[in-house]
Amino acid sequence: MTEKNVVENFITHIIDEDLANHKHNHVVTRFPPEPNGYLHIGHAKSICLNFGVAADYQGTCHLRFDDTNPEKESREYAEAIKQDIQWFGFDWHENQFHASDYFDRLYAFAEELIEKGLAYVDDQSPEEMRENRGDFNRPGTDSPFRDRTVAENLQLFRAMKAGEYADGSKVLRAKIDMQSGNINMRDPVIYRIKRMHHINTGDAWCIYPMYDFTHCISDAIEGITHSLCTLEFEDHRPLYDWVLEHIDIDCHPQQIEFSRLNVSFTVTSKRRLSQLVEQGTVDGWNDPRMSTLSGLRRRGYPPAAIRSFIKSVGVSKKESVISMTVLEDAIRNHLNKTAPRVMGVLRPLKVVIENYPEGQVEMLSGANHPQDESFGSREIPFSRELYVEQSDYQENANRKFFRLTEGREVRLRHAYYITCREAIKNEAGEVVELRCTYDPESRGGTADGRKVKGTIHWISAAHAAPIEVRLYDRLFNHPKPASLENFMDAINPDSLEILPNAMLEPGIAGQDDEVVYQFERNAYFKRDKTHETDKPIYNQVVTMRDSWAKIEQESG
RNA sequence: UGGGAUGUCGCCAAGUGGCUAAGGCACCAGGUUUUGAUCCUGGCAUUCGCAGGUUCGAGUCCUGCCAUCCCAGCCA
Repeated sequence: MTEKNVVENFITHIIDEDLANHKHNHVVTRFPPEPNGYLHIGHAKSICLNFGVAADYQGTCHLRFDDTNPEKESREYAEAIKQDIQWFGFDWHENQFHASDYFDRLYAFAEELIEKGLAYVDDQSPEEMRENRGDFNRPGTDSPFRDRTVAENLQLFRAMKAGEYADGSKVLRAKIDMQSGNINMRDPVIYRIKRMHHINTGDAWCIYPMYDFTHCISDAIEGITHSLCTLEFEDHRPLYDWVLEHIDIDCHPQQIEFSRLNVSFTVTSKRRLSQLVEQGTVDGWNDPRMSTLSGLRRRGYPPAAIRSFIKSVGVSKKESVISMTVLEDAIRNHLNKTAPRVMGVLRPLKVVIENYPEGQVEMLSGANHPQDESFGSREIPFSRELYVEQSDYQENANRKFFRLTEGREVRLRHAYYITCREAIKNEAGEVVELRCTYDPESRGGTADGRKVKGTIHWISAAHAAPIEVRLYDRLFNHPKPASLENFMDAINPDSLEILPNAMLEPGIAGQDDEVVYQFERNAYFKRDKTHETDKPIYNQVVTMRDSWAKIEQESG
């Protein structure tokens, strides 16, 4: 019994019932992106749900591009979407479709509605239509063209298709109910004239079907059993059902709505995301601070960790904002088990071991994972001159500071005990070097009887590999940036910090670019090859939990 | 003075009339530890938006109210 992709929720309950009642004997879902933008963490939920549910029930999940508006769509987006889905860990196999694959059938269904007297060509201008649609408190009024004959409508619609009318001069509308409380039912437009090159059908069409007409029919054509979408389409369900009830098709999928995923301190609307890119606030759609899948990928978030995050937040109809800490917890949880440990110094401070022989180098063994021997171990060079982290020295340290200060002994990870003897300052009064002594009996990090509270990381100066490290913090300093008048006001000016002089122990940089490493006591990092530089660049994936930060804060 | 939906711990979320209202995140208190990491232990809703009602028994059923969200594209 393999583990489920999706935890039980109200949708799986519906599916369970449908299967038990023999309404269906299999499950077919679909993920229907419009190729007009990049996928983001919100889409990840839909992907996990649709593909996950299908997998859990031994069903299939189609990838269907909802490409009914050539004005906004491009092949580049479609390709990027496919790449993101694959990276994310899902496979549509041979089931890749386009709504545009069905343009001929969609057109035929439209004629069928006309023939049944259930659709008509309307010559009103967009302004007139808006006026006659009414509003929440005012019912709509019938179009003066509503009662055209079937023959006339058919002739007009065919002429529309033939390109005899100007863009926007006519539309085809479903004849439903201009009095309906549900505005979607007030004779919705189902076809519009738009002379535009389509990514799939080229210039074959000058009329394109609208979402509400296309989506339900596409679902039915593909034999979708459960059509899962987000809450804002709840009002469209009556129209979804109306279309399928009034055309000759033997499949009627059930539309089920769930709430979309929101993560605190992030933004996911296409409009806002592109504003960040266009204004140069970020490095591009795949900036490691972006909530796009390509951003998360470049940041180093493992797909499996994101999937586990999605799984942990569940599926419901309640609008919610999930705390970013839940996402980070999922990332850490995954990385703690999978990331090899290495030592990297972000802000180097030179240390000289006065009683260590000059010119001597010895190799010390360090385990690659403290809890998992299968990771093996590596040899780390040790010598007289080292680098440690600047923050591991404090001039006036209190008792709770278990690291370097004059006279205090600490353990160098995997190496020796050293005692800080003196701090050397430059003219500006900054500490630039520590003079220490070591205990030759403490090789490997243990010495008889003596306990040392602190263990710090280090790198042999002569062997250190120079790297650039990029530290990331949340892009916004407001939990719900989208709720603000101007979300750009909430931009965190310190979301990126570049550390140009970081050091990494030898043998790591450039060895394997796809591995996420834990720089012990610092954070998780992954190589970023997006930009060529003289030094390898490492992106901080996620920090480790830091209870010291709390202690430090409390003790002032 | 329209239609649709949602309200269970700071954030998610189980619960489908009957033992003491799951679990995760966050938070708090301890323990282990050659990462102040991990791991482990304990704590954390007398109460389920509010008010009535039905019932031997209600978060679960009924009524009313309140709050929040979505809808007036020839976008999806």
